[in-house]
Parts: sequence; C-alpha cells; structure tokens
Amino acid sequence: MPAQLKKISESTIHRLSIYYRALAALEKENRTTISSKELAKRDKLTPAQVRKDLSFFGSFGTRGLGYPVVELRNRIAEIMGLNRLWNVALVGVGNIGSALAQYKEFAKQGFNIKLIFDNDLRKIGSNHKGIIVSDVRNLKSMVVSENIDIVIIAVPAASAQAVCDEVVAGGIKAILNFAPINLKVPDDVVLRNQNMCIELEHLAFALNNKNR
Amino acid sequence: MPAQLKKISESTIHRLSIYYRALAALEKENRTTISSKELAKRDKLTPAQVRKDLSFFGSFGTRGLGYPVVELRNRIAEIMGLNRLWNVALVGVGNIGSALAQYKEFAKQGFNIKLIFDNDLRKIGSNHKGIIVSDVRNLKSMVVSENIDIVIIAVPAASAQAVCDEVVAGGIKAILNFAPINLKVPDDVVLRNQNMCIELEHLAFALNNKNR
DNA sequence: TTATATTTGTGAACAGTTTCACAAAAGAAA
DNA sequence: TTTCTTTTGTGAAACTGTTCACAAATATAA
Repeated sequence: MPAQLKKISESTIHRLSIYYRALAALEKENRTTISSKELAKRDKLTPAQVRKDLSFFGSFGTRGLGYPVVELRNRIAEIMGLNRLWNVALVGVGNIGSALAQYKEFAKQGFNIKLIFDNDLRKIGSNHKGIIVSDVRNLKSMVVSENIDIVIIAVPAASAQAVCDEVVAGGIKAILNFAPINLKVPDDVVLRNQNMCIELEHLAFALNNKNR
Repeated sequence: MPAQLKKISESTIHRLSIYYRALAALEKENRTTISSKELAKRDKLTPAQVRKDLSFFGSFGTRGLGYPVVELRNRIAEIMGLNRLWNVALVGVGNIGSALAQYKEFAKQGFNIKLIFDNDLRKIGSNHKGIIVSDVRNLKSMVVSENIDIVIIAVPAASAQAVCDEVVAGGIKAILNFAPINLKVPDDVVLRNQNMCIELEHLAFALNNKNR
C-alpha cells in the first residue's frame, strides 16, 4: 500500500481528474463497480495505465471484479483535495475575467470565487454575481484576511507580473494565469498557465504538418 | 538538415510557441542574434533543450554567435503555420464564448474569428464585434462554404458532442474544446481541450500534497 | 595570422513514462 | 467443491523525452 511514496507525475494527476469525472457520471448511473478496462475505454487510455495510476495511491480494486465506484471516487477526491472548499480570488474583470466569474463549473467542484479585483474605477464597487469588485490596491491585504488559497490572474499581460508579485507577497502558493506572458514565481509557488493562443497554435501546427 | 524527418513531440511544439514569443520581443528590441543559453534563461529551460528542439527542423544557428533573431522567428512561423491567416468559427456565445469573441490576441496571431454560432434565438442575428451570430443549424454548411480551418466549441457540455459531430461531418480537422466533456473524434481530427476546472484541480492537488 | 573564447549540433547517457505480461486473487459457473 | 474466467497489481521491458558532453565551426582578441 504505497500511500504517496513515489513522485506522482503531472500526467497522472491530469488523468486522476479525468477518472474523477468518469466516476461521478458512473455514480449517477448507479454503477457500483468499474473495471480498469471500461474506465480506460471511456477516455481513450489503456487499462494498464489506469491501474498503474491508481496503484500509486494504494490498492482498492477487487480482482475479478474491478474498482468500487463510490469508494474510488472518494479516494481520488481525498488525494486531489476535492472534498473541501477552496477560496479563490479573481483578479481582472475584462473579457475573460467576467466569463470566469460567471463560470458555474468552478463552484460545482468546490472552487469558491470569494473575491474579485480590478483597477478600473468604473468596475470597482460593482456587483458581479453577488460579489462586489474590490480595488486591486487592496489585493495583498485581502487575500491574506480572506484566507485565499488560489488566485486567478486575468489582467492584461503588462500588469500580470505586478499582480503576481503582490499575491506572492501575500503568501499565495497557487496561481492560475490567463495572461499571455511567462510569470516569474518563487520555487514554492505553483503556477499554471492557460494560454488560448498557444492552444490554437498547436492546432495550426497540426494542420500545417498533416502531410509529412 | 533533417527537415521534419522525426516525429516532433507535443512538448517541442509547445516550446516552439514559447520561443516564437521570445523572438518577437527580441525583434522589437532590435536584437539581431540570440544564443540558446539566453533564450533558455528567459523561459526557465536548458540551452541543450532549446538547441535540440530547433535541430529537429534544421540548423540555422551560427557557432560562436547564436541564432539570427528574425530568420529564426520566420522559420518557426513557417513550421507552425503562423505566417498565414486561419479561419476560425466559434460555436456558443455564453460566458466563455463571448469572452473569446472579444479576445484580441487571436487576431494578433493570425486566428481570424470569421463565424459565430448559437442556438439561442435572442442571440442569433445580434452583432458580436462586427460578426453577426448565425443559427447553429447552419453550422455544417457554413463551415464548408466559408472555408473554416479551426472550430472553437464553447457550448454547454450536454450539446458539445452534437456540435462536434456536425463540424467533423463538415470536414473540420482541428477543434479547440472548452466544454468540460471528453469529445469523441475520428483519428484524423486534432482535438485539444481547455478545461479550466482541471487546471484548478492541479493547483488543489499541489496545495493538498505540499508536505509529502 | 594565430590563439582563445563562444556557441552550435548531435550522438550517447540518463531519466521518466507507458506498455507488456503474468502471477495472484477473487468471482462465476459447473 | 472444483474449474474456469475475470481482473487487479506490479516488476520488467519498451519507449519517449531530457540532459550531458564534446567535436566542429565561428567569432573575437592579441
């Protein structure tokens, strides 16, 4: 029972998120067990991959039968930290920021957008889905006082690093960045970038190199 | 000079996008050459990685000096297909869809949102940044007639597969999906998923497993 | 021109990830 | 019970991606 002994790869974490979704769906269908074979098929993976991924966290399958849906889902939630609420602050209420403020999936998965910031006087004080937009000048103090766990940066590229530095100074250890720029963060801060242009560029490359 | 002989990995493509951005910035600063060492430093990579990545596409550096900024940037643009316009259709004008419709970076990189679709009668016919929203029932015929290269799916999870099937039937070979669902596509269609919840889950995992 | 310093390009070593293959465990059927 | 089938869990093998290390090429300085 290797309870998180070895280093878990990013790809494994990613697949864990995917398994979690499949298991949630199975739970709704009242399925009680699922085999690695079937779980793999749903997401175009291999059964061996599924078993290897799960084995990093222990062995909760039953040979000859498969994995218990509810138990496995709970275990993944526990591993990923999905059985609790996370306080999220959103910085920047432009195109993308306001879309994210309204995005319902976040709340469903326990990501609670608690604070919203902007630097535009016309936006500060306005009500965004029940949350009053705060002045970005209070960013650092408020992420501390409101116990924010995760910050989403959705400001223009030019101001993203300044925002980043502020929240890091406020002790934030996890950032999701939508600005098309490479942010510099200390080693103990986890940063993930969501760059839509780069995604389109992957597609462009694929189309451009079809006949090689 | 191995002009695309070997298989290029997804990670190499990703870094190519990153180099491209760095080179664009360097060009603005009127730098004429850059070494793999400096290019690596800008993006927290290793010089060897930069050289290996570039070597897949030929050898355009000068020993003792580095790479010519303008030439290398053009070459990457050529490889990635960034020196042309791509016709993009956006399906779904909800939170995320309308944010994407207004996102200026796309046009800057040659991704031209030419068509926008929705199934909501209140939205169809309305003007979104100069583009009239079309009825999604015309999706298949219009992606063909307007020579669409790439489709962005930003509809609710429940209707995403139907939209996907339509555009695939219309001959589309590249899809960027924002719906939180695993779409099924034929092998010759490139699909990329942008799932913001999964990104937050990566961060949650990291925070949850800090002290292992 | 010659010597010294840089920096590329790349095969080889290394590291990490995925797949294979099979013993072991449990269920299902006879 | 006994036999047969299914399916897990996991070392080992295969594969993929990254880093090392150094010859070769060029620039720069003397």
